[in-house]
Amino acid sequence: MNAKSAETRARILDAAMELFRRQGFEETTMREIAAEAGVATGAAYYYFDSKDAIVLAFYDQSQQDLEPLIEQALAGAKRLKEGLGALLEVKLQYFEPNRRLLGALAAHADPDHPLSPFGERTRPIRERDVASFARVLESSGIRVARDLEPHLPRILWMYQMGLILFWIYDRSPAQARTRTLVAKSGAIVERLVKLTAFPLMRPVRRMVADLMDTVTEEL
Amino acid sequence: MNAKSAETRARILDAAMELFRRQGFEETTMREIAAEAGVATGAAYYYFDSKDAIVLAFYDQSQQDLEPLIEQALAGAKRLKEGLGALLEVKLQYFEPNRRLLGALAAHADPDHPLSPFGERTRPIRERDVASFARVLESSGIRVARDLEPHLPRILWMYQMGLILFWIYDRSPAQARTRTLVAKSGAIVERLVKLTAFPLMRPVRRMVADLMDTVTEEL
DNA sequence: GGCTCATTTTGAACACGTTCAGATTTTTCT
DNA sequence: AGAAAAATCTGAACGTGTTCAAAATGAGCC
Repeated sequence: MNAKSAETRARILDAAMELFRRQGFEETTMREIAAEAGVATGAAYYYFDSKDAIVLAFYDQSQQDLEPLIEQALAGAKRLKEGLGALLEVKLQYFEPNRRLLGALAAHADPDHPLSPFGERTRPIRERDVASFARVLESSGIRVARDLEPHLPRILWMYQMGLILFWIYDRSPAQARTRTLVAKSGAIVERLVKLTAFPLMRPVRRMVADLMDTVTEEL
Repeated sequence: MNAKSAETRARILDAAMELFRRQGFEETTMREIAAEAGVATGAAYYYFDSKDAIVLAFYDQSQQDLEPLIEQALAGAKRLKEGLGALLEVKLQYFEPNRRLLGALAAHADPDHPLSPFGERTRPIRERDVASFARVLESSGIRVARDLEPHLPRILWMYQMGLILFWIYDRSPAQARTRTLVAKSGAIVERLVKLTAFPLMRPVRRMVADLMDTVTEEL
């Protein structure tokens, strides 16, 4: 029965997320998850390849949930720094209850690891995300030089990943430091992007474009 | 006996490093390490808090080994990009045989984790490292604006950490892509550092300085 | 040497993520 | 409906990092 199977899977995922929230990822046991979902330990492995894979399932789900929210955040022309801030704020608010859990994802910098934000497994998510930065850039009305244009969205995406990583481990109350960082760095980024239009910056632009080719090569 | 104890510790560390090199960190068992060192499993835990801690011990050791090599690399006034390249190259060559092992360190972005490059435990190493970038900067002869001066070495250190992370997971033959990246990004960094001296950049400089205060706050 | 105490070493035991041979349930086919 | 096949589920077992009570060894002292 297809529906019942899906329901069991959902029950395991829900149980896991509930426990992760309550007591953290490391502190939660696969046996606990299965028990909470009312199945045997092995059943959890029938639906998920690993404990990590549960987090990945949550991450997949989040991208679907976020799509309309991001759409809304992008609506209307805004200054670049506001567009970037809005995009990030949507994500931070969505992930707020599971902030620490994201650490389980962030821990895998190895592109070969299925959970890596830079890996093959997460490419579709990543590419859609990069595209949203292109739209922010577009609606900002800033004229971007031709040579930089293909690369800038991905640079902004990397910038955003850095901020999210900072946020995950931000121990200040209500992650106030991250909020400060978002505001301040947003202003800098906007300023720098505008500065790239100056003729003086042409060599830098070319160097950066060249650099990005190396970084993204077969990535 | 103090000397015998130190010898046992060294034997365990050596056995571990040998096995890590041969078959990788994850694939090596604490039981194997102990057996290779000729002790019982528990003995390894008498000398090291955890499997990770063995990597940390290697990392501590490496900083001692690297000091004279870095000293040498810094000798003589060079262009900034050459100084940066020399500094990085020394480290890459030293860590070459254990490149993948560093992934075990890089995996911990959480500053609370003892193995994190951003944590309290590794602060002394980090600060000494940041200082070496101040020296590279100095010997480059580039005049750095007052407001940026206290922050630039740390920014360069972060830049270097990014490169090392890229290198750890660089799957191109002989890590050729990293070498390309080092050369190209070095040129950009030098160019950007020089550009910061322009009066037009004063607002950006102030923003960056302000930003770095937020980032390094109680860190 | 014998006694005391700290240091070092042992190896069994624990909890964990994961696997797997088999039991049970559901679906498909006639 | 009944048999065969596929999907789902079970729980014991495996190998792992780690802990710990107890044994062995060493140091200091008389």
